Amino acid sequence: MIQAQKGTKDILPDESIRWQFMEDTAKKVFTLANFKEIRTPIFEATELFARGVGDSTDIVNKEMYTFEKSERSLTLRPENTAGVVRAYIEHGFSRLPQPVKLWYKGPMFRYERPQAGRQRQFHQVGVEMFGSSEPSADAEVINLAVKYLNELGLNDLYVEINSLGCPECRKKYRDSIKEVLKPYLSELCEDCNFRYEKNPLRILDCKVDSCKKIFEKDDIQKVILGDFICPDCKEHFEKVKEYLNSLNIKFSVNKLLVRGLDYYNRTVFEIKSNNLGSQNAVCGGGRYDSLVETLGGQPTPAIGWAMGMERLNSLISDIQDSRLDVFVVSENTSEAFKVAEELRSKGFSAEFDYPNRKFKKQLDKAAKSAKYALIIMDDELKSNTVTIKNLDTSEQVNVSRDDYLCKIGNF
RNA sequence: GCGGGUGUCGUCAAGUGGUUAAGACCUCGGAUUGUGGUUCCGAUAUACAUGGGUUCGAAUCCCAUCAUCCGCCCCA
Repeated sequence: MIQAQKGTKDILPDESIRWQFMEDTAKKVFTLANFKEIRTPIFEATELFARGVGDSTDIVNKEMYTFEKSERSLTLRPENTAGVVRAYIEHGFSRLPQPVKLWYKGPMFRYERPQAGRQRQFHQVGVEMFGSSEPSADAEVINLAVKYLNELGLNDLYVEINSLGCPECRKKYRDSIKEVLKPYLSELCEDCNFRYEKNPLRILDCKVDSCKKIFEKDDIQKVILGDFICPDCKEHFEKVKEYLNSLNIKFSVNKLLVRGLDYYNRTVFEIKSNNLGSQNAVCGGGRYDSLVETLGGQPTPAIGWAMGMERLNSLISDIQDSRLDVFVVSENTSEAFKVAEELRSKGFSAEFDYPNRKFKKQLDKAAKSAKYALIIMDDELKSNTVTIKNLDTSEQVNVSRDDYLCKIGNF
């Protein structure tokens, strides 16, 4: 028996309703803010991710699905920002009126150990905005994430933001962190020692108790809470916060929020939930002002985010009534077929009993699958009427064959 | 890559060494040739993850493998 591969899943009909809801809502919310959909390929040149995502990241180092074909190294996309940037450059979008505002959805691939909220093939929906370095652009993009989540009916979430500053201020901050932690290195856990070399900023959100305790020391706290970002970056960050406040978006500043991808600068943010297990971030993003240039384009400021749709899906409560509108109950198959088609042409979902079983079986099936039963048996056929039965209330009415379509909507 | 839990019909789930492996749901049929979801009866299924081992005898004990779930790392 061949099974779906580890870390992959079938989205079955019952669940696909929720996926359609997520996708429809995305399209609606983003279109209102004049973001346009872009669809880029599932695989790209490996080099795009190596350069774009950053070769110090785990994603590039150990999680990519890479394969060779005709002497080219190709990789299944582990995220979509690099691909969208590639398309922006390739199609000369810098000559379009700026900013260029794009959104996407689709599968991503990372070779990781699956666990709650993490799969090897997973789906992201995201937005990217190119060509504006204004703080209002940051706020717009964050606002869009919050709007989308609200539209999905998710309120039990919190927004965290931080500013990493520009490369210069970040380096300063990094160096001071390294300096103050140096004496404690032998007391910190193995992972922290590894991070010390690779990504010192990440040390601070270590979950090991003994490490946390060390971070509470005064000299370390002073560095953590200290202000290392330059005046320009600081002003930018202050304005972003002002806009968010005036939009009534609740957020908290988390100085330990760092994000793992190499390309971020200035504003970074995450939206988290307490109902997700240990993978609690549902949305992550930030500003990446140097990425377009890194990938060979003109210097172009940009900001964006991505959400994990599997994580969203696990938060969305059961929403809609997925039942069929009408089940046509009749022992005359061709009449049932005809009526079902009439209903469909008016926008009602409709079905009839293919095996043409007896009345009771058909009504039974109707009750299990539909909101209304439309009964057309011998009596109805003789009198040129139909009987509409509301399967929730058991009420039914007999109406003329000619105008049942008007009746069924408001019965 | 590292650590822990779990694998019995499509789903849930009894069974902890003894010969036909319960039950429920789902599906289908009948009781009931026009009123269901909440009656009664019945039918269907290559279900003990796989491969070894221990034993007179293994779903049950041991080992390995695989799958899955949860956590670490990292990320959405």
